[in-house]
Amino acid sequence: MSVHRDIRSPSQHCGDCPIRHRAVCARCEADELELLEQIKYYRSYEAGQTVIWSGDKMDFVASVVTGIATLTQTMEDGRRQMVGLLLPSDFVGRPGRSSAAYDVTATTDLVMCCFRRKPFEELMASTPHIAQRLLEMTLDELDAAREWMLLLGRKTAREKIASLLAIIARRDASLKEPRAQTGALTFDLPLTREEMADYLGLTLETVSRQISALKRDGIIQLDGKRQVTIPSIDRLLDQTGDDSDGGFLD
Amino acid sequence: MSVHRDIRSPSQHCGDCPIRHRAVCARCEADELELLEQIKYYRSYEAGQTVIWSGDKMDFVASVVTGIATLTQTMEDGRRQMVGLLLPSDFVGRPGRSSAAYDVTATTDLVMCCFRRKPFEELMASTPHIAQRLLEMTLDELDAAREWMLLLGRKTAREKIASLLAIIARRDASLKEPRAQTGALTFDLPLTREEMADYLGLTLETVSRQISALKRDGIIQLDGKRQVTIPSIDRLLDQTGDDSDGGFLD
DNA sequence: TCCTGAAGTTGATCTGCATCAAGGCGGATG
DNA sequence: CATCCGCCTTGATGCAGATCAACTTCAGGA
Repeated sequence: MSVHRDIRSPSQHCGDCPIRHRAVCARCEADELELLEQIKYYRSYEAGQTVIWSGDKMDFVASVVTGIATLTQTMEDGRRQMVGLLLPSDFVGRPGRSSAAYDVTATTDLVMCCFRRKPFEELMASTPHIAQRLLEMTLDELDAAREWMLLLGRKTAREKIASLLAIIARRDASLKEPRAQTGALTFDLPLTREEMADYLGLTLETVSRQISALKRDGIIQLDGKRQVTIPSIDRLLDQTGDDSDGGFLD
Repeated sequence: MSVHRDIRSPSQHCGDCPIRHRAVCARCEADELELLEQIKYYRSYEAGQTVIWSGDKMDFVASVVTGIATLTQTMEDGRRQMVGLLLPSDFVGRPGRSSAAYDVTATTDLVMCCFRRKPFEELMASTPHIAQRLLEMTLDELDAAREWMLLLGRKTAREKIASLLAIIARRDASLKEPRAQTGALTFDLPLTREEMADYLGLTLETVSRQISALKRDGIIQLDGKRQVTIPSIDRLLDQTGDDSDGGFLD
């Protein structure tokens, strides 16, 4: 089992916890919120820590509060494929299954809002729109996974990198600037070159080369290794191979 | 819109329809079943017909009764990636979304049990375990999609082919022979070489070559182009790159 | 201050799969 | 029966990305 510390903090109420808004109780009544309050607790992890190993017993479900975590699968000989990126408000774990299917790792410092599985399942049984909300989120994840399948199966290295940068940029834009972005966009890469490679089905050398190429071609600018500026989002999207009408900020 | 014919047949009751068992109403009360009966109808398609195009309005959700359908995504320049294979009892469509995200194509003759979306959503709102059942199924699909991401991102062509054959063999075995398989296993490939290629992120030539290679190495036998015999399932699984303890018949 | 190690870059070379091309096979159709 | 066409196989060649290797950058620690 991974090391972690619990920070059950009654003072830190669900107002800080995105599960309220996205995962569970968008339409909850006050007494249902109360039930959620009673079974929830927080866990925090340091960057690089493993939250849970594939196959471990997982007696909770959780929602990311702050930080970034990854889901990865590993083959016996060490080949790794990232199968999901967990951002604040994303949900981990599945009701009805007690063991984890993937390695979950904190790539940055991470705080999660956890619910013990048993009481959560009971709450779900008695509160219909929790299951509906989870269904909606899971369908979104399934769509994202299928888009990723297209990327992994059919896109070139350059298209893969451009797609990843576009995804990170889109998320970052919607977090920081609710209004439409017109000019340049600057953000920090939350992943190492190797993590990007594991996400994209490439090697870290190819990732590095393609980033250099995009920089050489003026599609992106780099400040240090991690800080990226995108002068024109349209020019970046042209490199992704996706339909032009991609709905960048919808 | 694709051509189809409706076969609203009051005589053909839900007993023939896998949605009863897997998708919707495993624990339904009689009156809920009655509601489902009222809003359901059947559609059938011929092999090769497109059920729905990506972006089309989709005013129903459905469950496959017999036959096989595929979900594919296509890039502007024609690169294609299959993102799902729909077998009997699998579910298509998502409550809360009115347009299709993928092309759905019948690869064999196909019968689907459809429910108009609006009444289905109303039923879902009033019947909690329908949402729970759908959630469970969607989580299974998500797991399958993530396993496929590992295949697409990290497996070699030979491993991809072996994995696909293993998946088809497993499904076929569980349909035909509930008891454990000990000896050889024979089945027909439901996909053309090109469809396999689109599923695996390869070209049809590579698919053909790798199948020939597996045959040459005695992992499989071929009778004609489509009929496959697997003398030893373990020897096939050795070629997939997956953990040995894969739980072939669980 | 230097040392150390993790992260990243870049070059040279190799190779697995794509691409291009030429048939083969089997079933439908006149 | 011949012909045609979709599906498949096999060979020759090319290239994108993997692999192997050397070097740079930078942050942290003694």
